[in-house]
Amino acid sequence: MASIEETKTHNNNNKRTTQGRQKIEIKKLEKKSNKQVTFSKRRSGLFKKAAELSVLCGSEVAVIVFSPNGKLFTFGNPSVDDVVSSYLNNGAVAVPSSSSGNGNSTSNLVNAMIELEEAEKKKKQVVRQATLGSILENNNNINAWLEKPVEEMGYEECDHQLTKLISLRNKISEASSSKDFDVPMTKTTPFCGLGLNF
Amino acid sequence: MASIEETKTHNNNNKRTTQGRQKIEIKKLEKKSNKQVTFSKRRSGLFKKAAELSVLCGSEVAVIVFSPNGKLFTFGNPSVDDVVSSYLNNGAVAVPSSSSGNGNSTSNLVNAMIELEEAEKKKKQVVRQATLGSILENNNNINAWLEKPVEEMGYEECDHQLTKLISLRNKISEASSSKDFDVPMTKTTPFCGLGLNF
DNA sequence: CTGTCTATCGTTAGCCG
DNA sequence: ACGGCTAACGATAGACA
Repeated sequence: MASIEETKTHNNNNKRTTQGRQKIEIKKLEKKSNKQVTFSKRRSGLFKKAAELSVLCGSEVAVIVFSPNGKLFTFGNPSVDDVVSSYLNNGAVAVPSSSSGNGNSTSNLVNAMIELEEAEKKKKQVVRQATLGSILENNNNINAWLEKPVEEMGYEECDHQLTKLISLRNKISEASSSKDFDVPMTKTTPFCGLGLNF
Repeated sequence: MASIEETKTHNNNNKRTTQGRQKIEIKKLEKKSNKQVTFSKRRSGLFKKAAELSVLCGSEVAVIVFSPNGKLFTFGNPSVDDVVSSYLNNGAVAVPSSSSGNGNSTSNLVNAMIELEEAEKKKKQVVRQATLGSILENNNNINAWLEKPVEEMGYEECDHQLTKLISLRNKISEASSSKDFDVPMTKTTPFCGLGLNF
């Protein structure tokens, strides 16, 4: 440590001190080291922005990022799984509920609009369900979990496996609520290690 | 830059100068109108940041946001469902694969570390699976989809339903790939309507 | 990889139309 | 609600440790 008075960066001879932030083009970074550093910084920035949004507006936010090396990073408020669950359930229509009054009391136009709206919801629901089914089907963990393809199960074994799953879920729910993958938002600890304190 | 007053907005007699951006505290906004505007602006900013990150670093990114009014907004590259699927499958251990060489060639310490690593992976996997199971179980759409509780199905009906699900999934996959919920990233169209062009 | 520093760039709070 | 504006604020590229 030499003279601390020099608030400027070490201007050894006469050369450039930090030229500050430079404008960059938004295109794939080629230099690997640079890409890694940029990823780290911008991921932090993104998570901070997400945290601020969720706090300011009291809205649920989840961010899922895979690094260039394939490592998983997440941010979620209240938790990634909660938000993802809400996302997967979005557009849900609990019961057909096609009852209710006939179309007399309202105009055909209004009814048409309502039907259109519900059709779109239904479409969303179907796509969501298909996605969920795809996830389920493509996840060979489920097969391992069930220890046997569903096709080979009769009623009793199916029932047995389901009971096992439910009890497993209940057992795990505590561990799950300990948020191994998400940093919980508290008022007493730094938020996500990003220097945000609430 | 000498004449300050000239570059400003009309401010001579009337005090008209917008005081520009003010510092705000990151806490829940109370004013409802203000909250809505802030949500809109910051959501756009967040999505733009996410897009930039995914382009610069070539990494998969998904952002899921629910507005204060409960409306769903998403951003995803390549798509929200792809990233969510990867997220749900993360930590997967396809096969026990406990074969390969015996533990002789490596030290006990290394073996212990490997075992620890695999145990942690396994834990992650179990939590993920439990989460997925919870989603599945809590989603009454699945029940409606299956038209009958799994417990009441024998092998044949189970098989029939599964076949139905698979064919439905295949049918829907095209519609799903049309990205009804995500704005696709192309080089010819404005990105997410955020003024980003690649 | 994580943090620090600085000059500069990009975002946005508050207002208005 | 939506878009435009401006100045202040916050994020960050590049270099270094």
